[in-house]
Amino acid sequence: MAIPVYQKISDDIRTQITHGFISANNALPSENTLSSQYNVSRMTVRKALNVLVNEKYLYSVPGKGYFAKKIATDKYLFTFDELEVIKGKNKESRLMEVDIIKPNAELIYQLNISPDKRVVVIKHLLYSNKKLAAYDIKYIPYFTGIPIVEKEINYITFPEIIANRTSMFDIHRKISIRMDMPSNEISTLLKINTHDPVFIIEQKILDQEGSPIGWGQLYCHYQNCLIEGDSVIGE
Amino acid sequence: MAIPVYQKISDDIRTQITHGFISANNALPSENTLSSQYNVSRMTVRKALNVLVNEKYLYSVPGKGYFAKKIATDKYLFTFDELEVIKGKNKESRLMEVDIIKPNAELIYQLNISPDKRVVVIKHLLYSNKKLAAYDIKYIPYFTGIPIVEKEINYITFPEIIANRTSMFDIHRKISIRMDMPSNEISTLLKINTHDPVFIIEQKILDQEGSPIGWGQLYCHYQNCLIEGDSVIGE
DNA sequence: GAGTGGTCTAGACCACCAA
DNA sequence: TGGTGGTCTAGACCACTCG
Repeated sequence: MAIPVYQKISDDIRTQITHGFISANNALPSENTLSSQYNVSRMTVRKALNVLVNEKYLYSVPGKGYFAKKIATDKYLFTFDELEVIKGKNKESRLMEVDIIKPNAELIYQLNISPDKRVVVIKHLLYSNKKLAAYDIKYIPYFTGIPIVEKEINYITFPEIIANRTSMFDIHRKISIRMDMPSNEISTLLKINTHDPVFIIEQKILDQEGSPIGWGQLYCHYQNCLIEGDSVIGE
Repeated sequence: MAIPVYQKISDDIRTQITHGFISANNALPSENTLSSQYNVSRMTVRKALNVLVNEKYLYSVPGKGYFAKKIATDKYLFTFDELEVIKGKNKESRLMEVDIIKPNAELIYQLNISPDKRVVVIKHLLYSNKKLAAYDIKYIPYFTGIPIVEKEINYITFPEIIANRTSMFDIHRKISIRMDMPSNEISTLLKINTHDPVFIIEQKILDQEGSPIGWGQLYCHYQNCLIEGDSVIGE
């Protein structure tokens, strides 16, 4: 047989769930019952059930049994970085400015730092087909002793910039998408009208303890931005 | 011990990966080597490795070994439905109109149907704190014989509407977010200015074969919409 | 106390890969 | 050919749940 036994079993049970024969939060037969039904060892049944647990179709409760999950219909997976949100081909980023500044109230709040701490500002302009498309600004708390290397500031995405400060596995990123009219500064930079709306994609980078280690916004003229995602089976 | 052996092993290996001791695409010691090192059975090692495979830290190649994955830094999970994207509390949707229409060229293309087929149109107005916030329009191919039940048209989210036509597990949804100036129709409906931009959240529902079974847009005044997501460890 | 899932073992056979 | 991961078995002990 090409298809392993445990996969046949998990396919079978998955079908029963998707076709409604096992409804949400109802118990499945026990592992021992299933191993008799399918004439396989208990470990094989466990392997099959484990597949479905990983696929979020089932959850198990020790001492009770396995239950079908009510599926979430509102989960989407988006893949994007600073350059990906811009429409068009031949996208590139150009470093505009790097500076070390005293934080204002907003920065003190967002990065949760003391007012006497300094903050590194990295500004990029993003181009699509040689045309200006977006403006990106990032703030990172400045730690004396950790030099700002050229490698960091030339990168455009946050994980790359922060990579040599902490492990990429240890960070968490929160992202929000909204829309607004540009400030005078933004409209001047992007060479657009003050009543031309801009996409604002805001990112906050948190370390393992949930403390902010980066904050930034991408401003993009409304016609230059498109964001796409796909549904996934949820938690 | 409270912590099972396999979890200690997977924690150990995960730490080695996140701290860079095992770099991307490098092979791990074999299962047999690990079972000697940790003094456990091969099945326990496999359990530990399986955890990390499910967490996307590792992948395995039959006949070769286990390898650390290069992590993706650009994956985000978004949770939202038609009501969730609107800012504010006390959100509700009100059915505005249901109709069966002849499809125009756009609909024929988007739903991939023949021009003589009919299409069900469902229009909703969405309110936040009793104030009009968004306009939602959905198109579903009309199948004679399948009645449009009241249950369907009163729901606001696509999965709910389509639920009794097909299993929710069998559908896939593609979503795109963009921004534009409203048409006259949209600006009139939302009672906004024609030069006030709107968020457009477009959804396409596909069945298992990838054929469209639903298409819709949500139009939301730019100040009423906020979309948030969190990073996830990618594929 | 009987049944449940959670963990762990020791062994077996297979297909695949590389030298 | 020897090592790798992939599958599967039969049995064991545990903690948990529920009547």
